[in-house]
Amino acid sequence: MFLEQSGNRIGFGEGFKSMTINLKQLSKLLKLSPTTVSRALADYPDVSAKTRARVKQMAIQHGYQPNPVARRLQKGKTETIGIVITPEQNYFSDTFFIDLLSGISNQITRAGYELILGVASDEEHEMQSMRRMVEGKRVDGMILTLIREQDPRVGYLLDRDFPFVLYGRTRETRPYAFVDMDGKQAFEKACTYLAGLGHRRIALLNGEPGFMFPVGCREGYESGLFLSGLELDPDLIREWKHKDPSQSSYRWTLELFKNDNPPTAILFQTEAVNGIFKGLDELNLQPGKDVALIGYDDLEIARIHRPSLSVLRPQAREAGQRVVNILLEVIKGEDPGKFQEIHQVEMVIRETSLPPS
Amino acid sequence: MFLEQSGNRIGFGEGFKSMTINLKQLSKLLKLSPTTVSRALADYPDVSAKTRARVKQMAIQHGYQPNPVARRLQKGKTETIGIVITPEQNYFSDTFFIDLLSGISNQITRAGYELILGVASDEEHEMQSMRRMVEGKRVDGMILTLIREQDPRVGYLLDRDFPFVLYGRTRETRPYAFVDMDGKQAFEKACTYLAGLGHRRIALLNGEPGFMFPVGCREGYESGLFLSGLELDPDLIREWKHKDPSQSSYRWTLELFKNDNPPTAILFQTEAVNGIFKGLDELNLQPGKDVALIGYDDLEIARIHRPSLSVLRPQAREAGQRVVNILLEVIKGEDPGKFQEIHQVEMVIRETSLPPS
DNA sequence: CACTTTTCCCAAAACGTTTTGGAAAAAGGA
DNA sequence: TCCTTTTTCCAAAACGTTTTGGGAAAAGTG
Repeated sequence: MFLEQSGNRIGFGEGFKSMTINLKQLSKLLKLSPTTVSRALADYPDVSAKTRARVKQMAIQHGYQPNPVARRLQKGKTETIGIVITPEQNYFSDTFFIDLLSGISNQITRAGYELILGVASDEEHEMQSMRRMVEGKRVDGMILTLIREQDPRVGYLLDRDFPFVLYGRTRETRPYAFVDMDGKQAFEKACTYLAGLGHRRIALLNGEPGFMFPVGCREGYESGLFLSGLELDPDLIREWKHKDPSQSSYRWTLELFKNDNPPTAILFQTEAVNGIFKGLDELNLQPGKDVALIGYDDLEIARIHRPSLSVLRPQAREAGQRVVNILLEVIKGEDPGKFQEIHQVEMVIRETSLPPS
Repeated sequence: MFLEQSGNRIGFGEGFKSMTINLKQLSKLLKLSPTTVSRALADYPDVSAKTRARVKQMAIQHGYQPNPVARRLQKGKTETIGIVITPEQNYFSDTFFIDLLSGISNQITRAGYELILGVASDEEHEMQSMRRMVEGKRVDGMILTLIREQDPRVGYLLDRDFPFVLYGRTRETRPYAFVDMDGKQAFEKACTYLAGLGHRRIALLNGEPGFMFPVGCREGYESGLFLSGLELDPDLIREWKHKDPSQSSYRWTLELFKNDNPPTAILFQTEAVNGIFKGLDELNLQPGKDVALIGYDDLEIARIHRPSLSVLRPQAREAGQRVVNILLEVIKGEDPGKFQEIHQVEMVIRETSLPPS
């Protein structure tokens, strides 16, 4: 079936032949004005139930879908939100990040929005990619991850009142919206748990300084020690690098056990577990038996390793969904300061959290 | 500096206050028509060098950037390309995929295009997400990864003449554009290399059947055996599952060595290496010493493990860039059949590819 | 019946670009 | 000088929606 239509330019004889119908064509078919058809589909009350039904039926029959580009122009919204990832900082190989992204994508699609992705190689390109999205009017809002203690992105967006939500937190006095995992509470919980088992020398292999997450981890660790009546020993704290988690954590593990009074337990981010296993292996220490281990993030390796790894498990997918829902509210004009969520993290006890031998 | 402008609706007193200038305002500032300004910026020859310079200078000064939504509507192009990933199939945790994505994103940005990302939980949602992009006129072209032997996405896109490029190949007689790694040649190379070292029992721990990549791996493996004058022993071939690479490859490793005449070398995808290490450890076999190993993909674990893992290294970033460049050509109307690239894969010899002991 | 209210529909404008099809001015040619 | 060509600019249309501001017809109301 073919529709003759004046204003309908047929393609150049190459490329994608659009077989889709547009509003004008649909309205002609229905012998109605484009206005009425548009309003019928949008469920405005000023179109009778009968014609509304007729319009919808015909729309479905012809597979009509409003052209999103035209809609965006008219509405003055891009119906798009942006995110920039920086693989160099390793973030990405974490399955937790995939869960986060999955939750984000899910909610975005449900809202009829689009997710555009930037991949940046470093901090500078990260900013550059974000600016392109914001200043190029390509998105209505931004999602930020892997937040630093001093994060220029947050200041940038606050300065121009551009909607955004952080997955994480930063040091910034102005109010902003965020969804964060309670790393502090998680590490406190893990630390007191280990202390409760009788561990007296608990080490922390923390993430890279400069980022916000390790700050909470350390606070929780210190608070856990305090609550358990244990002394803080700076010798038991080490920090690995994002650029190569395994290598650096391997080195720090060896160093940790050079101590006269070595730890009997280690808290860390699961991302660094390969280096720890390697180090312990080299020292002839059995994970779980000679040294108790609790990691943050329930990666695949934690489940399949023997002994299986006790972990702190953040609900990344749920967090991703919240981030999007909040961002949509902020885009609507809600006060970002109202949306500051800290999500609890559960602890999963497996085989590497035994009492000291 | 403030511009009074009739058609310029100031926001509702909430949300993002756009401080950006548009074409009409800019042209008024220059005392020129919007036409001329637009054409000056686009380097049309029918605007004098002098005014062109004046326009460009003013545009930079005011940070003018054409509204992409308006441009898309007029041009009839979305300037956007789509990709759908399916984390369930594990694909994602591979750093190689990040490299691919990085190359893709890079070229897309350079072309002034946008990358929109879909995250699907399974095959059905994958198709659904793609259809939303295509039928909703949200993208000009699609990039497909993780290709199956019979891949409904390819038929779908070919049927409606929609531009797309595969990273990989499928069984399809109609011509289509793809960039693929030469898995066959890679595995053949690795296999003959091991045979050259004196290995006579070489096993293949292959990817999941149904996908196209393992087909080439197996072909290369068989061809490598043949060229080396070795018999094919079906007992030395196993297939692991995408859903949990470690667990399944661990099982198959154990099974492989139940054989009366066990292998002295294993070819596999590096993704599965944790399971293999675990299996070998349990069997008291030392990787590299008792069993030679060559993996496909140069993941971090391959470099940091001791002994370090010999690998086949695909250039994912370069491939991603090619995929985009080709897709842009196809979108322009070039014949997709012209773009069928098979990229060579280099072999990196490290410590796990010694002669049999 | 005359008047008001409600129901239902639509023409026109707007969103911000790019493209089309000239037209005026300047330059060149005889 | 007069005609032709080139240079330089622009008004109007178009892309496909949604929103604005009515207006005609139908339904109540007294």
